[in-house]
Amino acid sequence: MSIRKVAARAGVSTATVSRVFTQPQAVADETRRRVMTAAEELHYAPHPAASALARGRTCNLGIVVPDVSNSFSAVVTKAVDRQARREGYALFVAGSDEVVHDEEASARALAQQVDGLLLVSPRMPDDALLALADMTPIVMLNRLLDGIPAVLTNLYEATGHAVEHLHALGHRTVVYLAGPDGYANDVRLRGFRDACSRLGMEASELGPFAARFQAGVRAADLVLAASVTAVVAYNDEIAVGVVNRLADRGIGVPADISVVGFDDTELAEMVSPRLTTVRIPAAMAGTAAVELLLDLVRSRDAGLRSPRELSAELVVRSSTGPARVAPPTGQDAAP
Amino acid sequence: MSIRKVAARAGVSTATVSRVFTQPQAVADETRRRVMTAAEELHYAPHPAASALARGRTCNLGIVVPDVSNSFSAVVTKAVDRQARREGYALFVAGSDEVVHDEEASARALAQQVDGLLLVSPRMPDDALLALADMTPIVMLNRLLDGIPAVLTNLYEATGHAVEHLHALGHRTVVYLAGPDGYANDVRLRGFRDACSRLGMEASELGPFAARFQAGVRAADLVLAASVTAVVAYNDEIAVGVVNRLADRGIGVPADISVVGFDDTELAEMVSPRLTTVRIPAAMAGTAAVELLLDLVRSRDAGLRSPRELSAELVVRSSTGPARVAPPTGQDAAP
DNA sequence: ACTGTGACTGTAAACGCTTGCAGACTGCGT
DNA sequence: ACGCAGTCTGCAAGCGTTTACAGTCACAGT
Repeated sequence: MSIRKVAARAGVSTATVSRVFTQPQAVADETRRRVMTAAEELHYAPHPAASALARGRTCNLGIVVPDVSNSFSAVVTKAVDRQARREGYALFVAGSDEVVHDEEASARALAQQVDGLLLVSPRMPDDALLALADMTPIVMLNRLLDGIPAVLTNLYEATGHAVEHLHALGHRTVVYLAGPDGYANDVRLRGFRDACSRLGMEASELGPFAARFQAGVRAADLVLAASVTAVVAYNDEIAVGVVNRLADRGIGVPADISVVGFDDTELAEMVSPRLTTVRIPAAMAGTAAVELLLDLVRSRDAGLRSPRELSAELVVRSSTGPARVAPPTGQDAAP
Repeated sequence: MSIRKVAARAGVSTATVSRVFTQPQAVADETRRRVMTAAEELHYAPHPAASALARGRTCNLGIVVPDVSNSFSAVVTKAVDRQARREGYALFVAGSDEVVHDEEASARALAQQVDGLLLVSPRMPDDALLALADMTPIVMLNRLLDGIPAVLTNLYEATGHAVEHLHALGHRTVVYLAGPDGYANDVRLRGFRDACSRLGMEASELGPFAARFQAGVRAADLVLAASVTAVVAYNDEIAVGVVNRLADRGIGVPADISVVGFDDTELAEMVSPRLTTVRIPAAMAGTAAVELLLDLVRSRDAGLRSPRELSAELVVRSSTGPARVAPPTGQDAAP
């Protein structure tokens, strides 16, 4: 099963066999055919590790995400996987479980055996990122750092639209439920604050919460205590958690409180009321990231470009509606 | 950054450096320390491809799943990732998007650069699986084939429990919404049929449907046309799709129709009514699969064991309730 | 006839690490 | 004093490819 056997059987040198697999046009038709049949008869396939060693590239890409089972990460990963395979690369995946130390360790480990690395919402410190970037080409999703290419989603405007939407519905008090610290949260928060102050809305903030359903459930009671008529949640999962808990406490959405999420995951369409949410083109981001990364891999210059920005948009569904006259409180809740 | 530089700086041979990293106890303390400091000063880390080539093992595992972004796959993948990393392996992930050809191609591609491969609900033909098993150790999830180790979930009983549950609630006509063909669907179907005939229930079947929300939405109308009072869906996503569409048509769940799902994904708790579903221990399955696989990797004998079976259980929530006297039909639907 | 050109092919030196084997040394028992 | 076992270490031959370089050959141009 080694190249030598094939060479022997085809009556050529190993170099020729190698060329048949790496630059077929450089070898005479007749020879190529002989080699191919020999290879097939022996079920030969080039050994990736040997090839990687000799060429200095692995034809592998890596992605590290905060949480493999999170819907947003999963969609990104899926798109990345597709695009990577399409380009002839296999994909390593590592989840950090939101733990900075694991994230860095995973990234470093992968860095050695990939041609490029994709970091989704990395939480590690700047210098760790720069150190990584020295080892292998990297591109980031949802993080901004000078000198490292990234694809970002421009949430600022869409977040503003969400707030405007609430304002237009008569809401005047609104709370933002923060997610894990990081770029993604910052940009939402900035958009939220600016829009609120521009519109003269009373804005408050709670959190940070883990980007999960249960955290949203917990958040709901804090929301009620905060006397607001509207909630902007870090992501759909938190938003759905809030809605669920509010329903359990007899608070109607959107009758009593309006709720907005982020991401527009599949979930948003599945729950009732269907979730008003800011759509983030996750799949597109994944695809774009791979393209950017491969540009980098193939020639080290692409990093100079400014980060690629994708735009988000508010998707209005049924979890937002006209504000009640007075904000509901725990007292409204059914027993 | 190669082993030679480190060896030179530490004043030892490359063999010693290598040993420091692979069998530290075989090298004298003093020497080991010298090597370690030299390595650190040079930021040295062993080159994985070179090591893989020399040792014949990569310390990589691979998993191929039908759909990376599917919640069930994602949970399995997450568990596998955790466990693999814990054991010192990195993980390749490939999604087949449910197309057999891609599945096989991905699997073959990965097979060459991993020490072992995990196939989740593989759809490729038996002989393709056996061919793969010849290339590298593999273990399957949700598929049974003589000679290939697998971890399965014993859904037969739990499916029976689901049907019994419906029967006890007074349901006499029930439809099963089939998922994609394969082991997973077969075992549900078998459990469903047997339980229905045992209990004397009128059983029908629809499908197959893709294992997705939208397919469930589509299925709902077929369900209504089928005049049943209860539905057992292939998975939670389909179930939720059904519930949603029924709600849109003014049919209450569980007031008019009861719905049971499979998997107990996070989704089941997030929707309303909360979904009655058969819990499949996805994370546990992933972990178990990795352990089985690593047994295989470390000594080729573990394959002889019979498949490891995990047990599933019915989780009763709010999407099932007492049967109406007569099954609802499209006529009941609100305009 | 001779040279230059192009198209193929082969030779052999990497790529960076692992490991069987053997040598060097130490300390011990006799 | 000698041999033996045990502990470390180094030598060097791989592991399976790739690729720079050089060689061969056919053919066209002069």
